[in-house]
Amino acid sequence: MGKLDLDQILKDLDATRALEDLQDIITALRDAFGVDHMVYHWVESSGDQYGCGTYSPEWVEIYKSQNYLRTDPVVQGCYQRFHPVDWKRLDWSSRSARKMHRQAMKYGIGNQGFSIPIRGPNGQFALFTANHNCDDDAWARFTKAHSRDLILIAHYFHRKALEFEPGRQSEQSRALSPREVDAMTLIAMGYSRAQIADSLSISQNTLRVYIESARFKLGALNTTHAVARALSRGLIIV
Amino acid sequence: MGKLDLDQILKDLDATRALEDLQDIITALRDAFGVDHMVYHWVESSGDQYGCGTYSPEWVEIYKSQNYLRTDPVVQGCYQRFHPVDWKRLDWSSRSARKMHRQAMKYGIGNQGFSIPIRGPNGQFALFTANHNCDDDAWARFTKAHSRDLILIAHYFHRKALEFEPGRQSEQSRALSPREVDAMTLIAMGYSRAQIADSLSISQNTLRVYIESARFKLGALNTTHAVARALSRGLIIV
DNA sequence: TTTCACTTCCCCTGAAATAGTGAGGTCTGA
DNA sequence: TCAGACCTCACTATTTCAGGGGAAGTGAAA
Repeated sequence: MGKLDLDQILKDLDATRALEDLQDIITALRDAFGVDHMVYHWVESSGDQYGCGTYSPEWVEIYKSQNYLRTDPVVQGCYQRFHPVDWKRLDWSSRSARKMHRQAMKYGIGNQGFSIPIRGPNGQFALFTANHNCDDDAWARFTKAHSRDLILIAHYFHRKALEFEPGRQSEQSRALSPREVDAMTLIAMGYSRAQIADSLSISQNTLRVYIESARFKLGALNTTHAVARALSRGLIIV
Repeated sequence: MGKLDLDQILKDLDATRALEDLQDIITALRDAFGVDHMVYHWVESSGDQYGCGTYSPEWVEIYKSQNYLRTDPVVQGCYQRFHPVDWKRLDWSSRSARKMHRQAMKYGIGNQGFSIPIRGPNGQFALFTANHNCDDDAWARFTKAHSRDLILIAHYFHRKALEFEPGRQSEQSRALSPREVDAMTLIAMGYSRAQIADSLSISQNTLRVYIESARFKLGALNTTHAVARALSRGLIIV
């Protein structure tokens, strides 16, 4: 493992001007950190994904086609946590998780992993992962030595991905009005229309108008969809 | 400005064992960075807020009582951005924003600010801000020199605040079965029961059983509530 | 082997959500 | 000052959902 120059890495990232270049950057990062794999993976609503990294194309294809995103303990675990996660600390006990893990090993994925959850506006969620094949002690030393660098790199990496994805940003919807936020929040908390109207001291008719205008603003097909969108875009917090 | 020891700062943060100690830490951070103010501010859904920092208690009181949270360009701006924000880049044109700014100056808030948005699971949103009174050049030098350190410190600071927040972590529920995940995901995507039943190739009756068992597992009051819980617990991704 | 979770299906009724339209008022920014 | 966004309420009609039952086959785990 060569000497790491964090400044240079972040400077290179900053200077990147095209989405395609991120693939070269991440390959260089893998080499700089001396690990088997390094992957950036942006998980988007509606199953859309952007990723780049050094996993073999075959494995990426399988991951997608098997819809492993839904059961991957790394994704699940990082989605619920704030700080980086060592794969060992995740729950691999479910059948589907073990099956995926076995299959991954066949495609050259190492037994050790360290993933950094990244969150942006409107519920953006991405993962930055270092993967390697080594024993626990060596991996503990690696993560201890580099977790801070990796957090920063993940941060800058996502910033760049954000920059290159104009379409994603445009998905942001108009902000909800205060009353709409109230209504959607209470719906998400499980209250019935009657309870909410009562609690907001408005009629159920009025309440319905808020819900419908929120649904319209969010481009949602129905109320539940609107709640889901408002939640994942961070417009309401339950 | 004394020599900054990032390692020591993060180690101290890591070693913190009580919420109250964060106030001392942030005061020490202000001194270490040699700025006028440093503030951490966790914005919660129901208007609940936790904050600590070196702003004068009077200003904090006014900020809360005037409900400036809703109009503060710093909050608004950071909520829509991913990378740290220099206050100069924000839109201070609205009357309420200028009024707030004038008032803030009277309470010792400096003209320069640098705020880092922090996001956690469940739409958590917090701000970490450095504030100072100086000219633009000096501030540009400061942010250039310290933005990376501040990002990391903000990250570790929020992690600690998270740790001390009792409500969140304790909410754990049984995992959903694959079929339940399918059903809940499709509901969250806005499809109707008929479409979902069709798409999963099951009867609507069967679909309903999945929804109800998911609702039961999540301890939800109704379907929308169940979707909201599944989303905020990261059990489904839409 | 037996229990347990998961999957699949069926009946029913009353409650809730959706859709369309109209019509006042306030408040704020250009 | 004036348009536009927001908040408030009303009417009626149709469609969909929720919640209450019950039943039965599979596969895995204890």
